[in-house]
Amino acid sequence: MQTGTSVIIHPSPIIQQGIKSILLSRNISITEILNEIPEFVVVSQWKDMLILADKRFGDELTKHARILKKNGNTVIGIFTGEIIHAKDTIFDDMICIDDNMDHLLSKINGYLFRVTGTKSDSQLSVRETEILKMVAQGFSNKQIAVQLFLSIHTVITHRKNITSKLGIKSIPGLTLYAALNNLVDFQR
Amino acid sequence: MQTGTSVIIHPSPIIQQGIKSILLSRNISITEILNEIPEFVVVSQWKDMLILADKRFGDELTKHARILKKNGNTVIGIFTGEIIHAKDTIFDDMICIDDNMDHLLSKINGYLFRVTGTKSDSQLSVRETEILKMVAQGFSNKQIAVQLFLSIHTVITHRKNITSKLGIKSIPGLTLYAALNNLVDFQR
DNA sequence: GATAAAATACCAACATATTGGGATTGTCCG
DNA sequence: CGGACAATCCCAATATGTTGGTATTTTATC
Repeated sequence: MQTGTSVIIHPSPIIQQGIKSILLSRNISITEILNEIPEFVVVSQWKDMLILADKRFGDELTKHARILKKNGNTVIGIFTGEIIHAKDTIFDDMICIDDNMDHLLSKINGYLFRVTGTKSDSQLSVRETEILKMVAQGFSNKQIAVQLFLSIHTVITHRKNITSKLGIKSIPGLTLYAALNNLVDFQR
Repeated sequence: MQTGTSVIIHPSPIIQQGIKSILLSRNISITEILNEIPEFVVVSQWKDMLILADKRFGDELTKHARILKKNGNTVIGIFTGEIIHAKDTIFDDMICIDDNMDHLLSKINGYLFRVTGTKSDSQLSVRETEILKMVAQGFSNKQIAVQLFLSIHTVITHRKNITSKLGIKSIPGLTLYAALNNLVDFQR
């Protein structure tokens, strides 16, 4: 399920939460959310991570450049406000607050491509995802079968595979998983 | 349970998600998330709302100043970057990206103070809320009964009342309702 | 062409949820 | 006092989900 892990370093709680939510929607887990650059001991433990840090920490981060590179991390700088692209060699890439979703996701996918070698996809098949979506929308197995022109047995089989793949047994659990992964509309 | 409703108007998905998450943590539901100021018809329907809008929409918002005031809305401007506090009369208050959580919450609490006197609280009783929470966490009626030292019949009765009060019949629907209303932990 | 995975379908037994009743006890408030 | 409501409990019938099997066909990949 997990395709990558990340660390967010930014003093603003709005940015922290905003980035967190976008990463989770792409199935990237968040290891730490920090307000500042931590000590070397902590930094040196990050491996193959996506590190999103406030651009203003550029200098401080540069001190850890060697270990970050060595451990295969991807470091992305976050701009707020003025778009002055100073050449910080520490950042592999940059995102700006005003970037639209497509732009943000393309940067994130760049990271995923580096870590996984493939596009970020869940372990669920297309059909399974389709059925999970409908489960989270409250449809019964019978209703799903009718709507997808399947036998109810097939739906049940798919659901068995979904629960065993995800390790989530309850319907509420599947629902929250679907909501977290943007399979169902969560707004209102 | 609901203490307030809000609208977020900002082009940046990071800001959108960040503010959303902070509002939900304060039990304020989000009616709409918009990239731009919508048409008058839409704006005129907002009542007793917390409206968080990009400061750059100040001028456009001013056009709707009369109806917004009349309907008892609270309008908060969002600064990104440069802290140039131009005097936009439309904004009742301002928040800045770099504000810490305490600062943000104090602004939000200001709004809550204004509305909670007029708003009616949740239609669910304490016991019903407690049970809804457990349903959304995936507990069966039997498990809930054991944990709360109740008969399973009582749990079923409560659930009947919950579904009839909320008008939500499916477990996934109840789960999403609970997640939206911060009864269950939604992030990870 | 063999192998793996996905998608499809079925059965039986058991577990849980839903629905539509009915009923008692307390508390708060007009 | 009486009404409204919250909280508790019970039953029976039906619907739906879960579990643990087996099995065929198609599609993709090496």
